[in-house]
Amino acid sequence: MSYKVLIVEDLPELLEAMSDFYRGKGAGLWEVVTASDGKDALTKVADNDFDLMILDIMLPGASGFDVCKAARSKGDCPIIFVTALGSENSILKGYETGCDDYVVKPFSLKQLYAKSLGLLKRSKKAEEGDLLRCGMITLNKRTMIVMVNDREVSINAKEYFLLVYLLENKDSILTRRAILERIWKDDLNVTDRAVDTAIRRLRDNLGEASGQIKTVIGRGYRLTEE
Amino acid sequence: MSYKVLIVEDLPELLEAMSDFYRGKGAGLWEVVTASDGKDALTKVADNDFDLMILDIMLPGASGFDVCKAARSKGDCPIIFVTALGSENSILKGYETGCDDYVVKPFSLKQLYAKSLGLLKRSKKAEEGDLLRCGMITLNKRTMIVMVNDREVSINAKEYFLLVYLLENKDSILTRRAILERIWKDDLNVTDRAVDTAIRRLRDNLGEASGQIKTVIGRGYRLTEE
DNA sequence: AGCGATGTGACACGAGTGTGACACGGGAAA
DNA sequence: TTTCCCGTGTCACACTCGTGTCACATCGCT
Repeated sequence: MSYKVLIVEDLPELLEAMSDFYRGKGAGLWEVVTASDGKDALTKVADNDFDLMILDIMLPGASGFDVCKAARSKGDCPIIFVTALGSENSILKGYETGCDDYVVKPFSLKQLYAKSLGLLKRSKKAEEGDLLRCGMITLNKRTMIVMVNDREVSINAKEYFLLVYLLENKDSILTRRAILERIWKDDLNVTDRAVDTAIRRLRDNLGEASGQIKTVIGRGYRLTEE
Repeated sequence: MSYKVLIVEDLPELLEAMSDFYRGKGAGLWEVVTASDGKDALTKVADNDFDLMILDIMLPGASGFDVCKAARSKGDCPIIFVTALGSENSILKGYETGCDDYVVKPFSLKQLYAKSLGLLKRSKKAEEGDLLRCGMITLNKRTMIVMVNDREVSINAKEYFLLVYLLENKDSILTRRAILERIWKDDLNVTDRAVDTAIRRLRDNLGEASGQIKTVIGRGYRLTEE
């Protein structure tokens, strides 16, 4: 089994150094595809399924961000940005666009490679664990991590289990009674309104995705893709 | 056991100072091989297996980069570049070529030596066993050595296995139950609170890195890069 | 408009966790 | 063997923080 990596970099020497490094590791562990300008990169992203991408940001043709966006709309393979020293804004923008990690020039190939392996392992794990998705919400039952638009949000225990219940029954209307029985289990001597409060706090923490929890008056709540 | 170091430098006085310095350290800790021009260096790289190389960039015959490349194609021993003041471009190119560290002339021999030891230790560790890293924490599963910011810390058995578990699942929230089943295995007749205590003692021993272990109330613990 | 249902803020209680101290037990040193 | 020490689990206490409830505002349906 080998991993397919796309390396995009316009400096010929650096591109060669990087691709040589990856090709040299393991016995054919990596299948390396390279591109030296944005247009070329976009074509290759469209035509292939990569396990990992390493993108320079400053590129002729199209920026690394554009390539990243194109890749994200297709799948969610891990992406590492390569950025020039001191361009913190780029890093920030990179994270917003949805990159997973970055290295700052000058960087050591070893360091880049270590990050590659790390990301790869993590994405493998994410595949294995059962993901619950709905609209902008992603919940990983194995890691118990909740993401909204690829940004992690922190929620409390009750809210977490409530969200799991909602996700497992998305589009269904869940009555307060049903929620109480599922989440509160043992101590059912709480008011129906406790559910309201839990829902409220969940909404608060979900931020932009709060609208996905709809109130169905007289019956309960339901989670939608909005 | 001794380490084999190649020092390449065309200034005779400096070359002598460096090699004397390394030879004087420890009782035969270093086996020093020297070269004063690129061609000589290339030959010696081809004929030997070094544990460390110190390369001047400006050389008659062939540049330090060429020597570095030759060395890289052969193995991956740590390399330190020696560069003249102000030539940042060289540094950049150095990292791209795959050097691990550099010093700028004029430099103190002590400083160079410190970097040497650091690199050596790191590369030794890296090749010996699988390293687990997260933030300032580095754990070597083979030697069972735990480092925080390159300083070794001593921890007990339970804490060690707990830390391994955390590192192998970094960013995941691990419930007390999961931890109990993994670490305590056989005798599950211990309280959940035993986990708390283990976590506390691990935190104590991790010192400055203690903050990387986050408490997730109602669910468990998780290790982050902070 | 009127009334029930839901959202929102504040507050208090209690579960969950950090921390120090202690006890038990096994292994090392004498 | 005895003695001591270190590792580890448990308990008690303090404190933080999650969470349910209440009161009031707002919304939505009839």
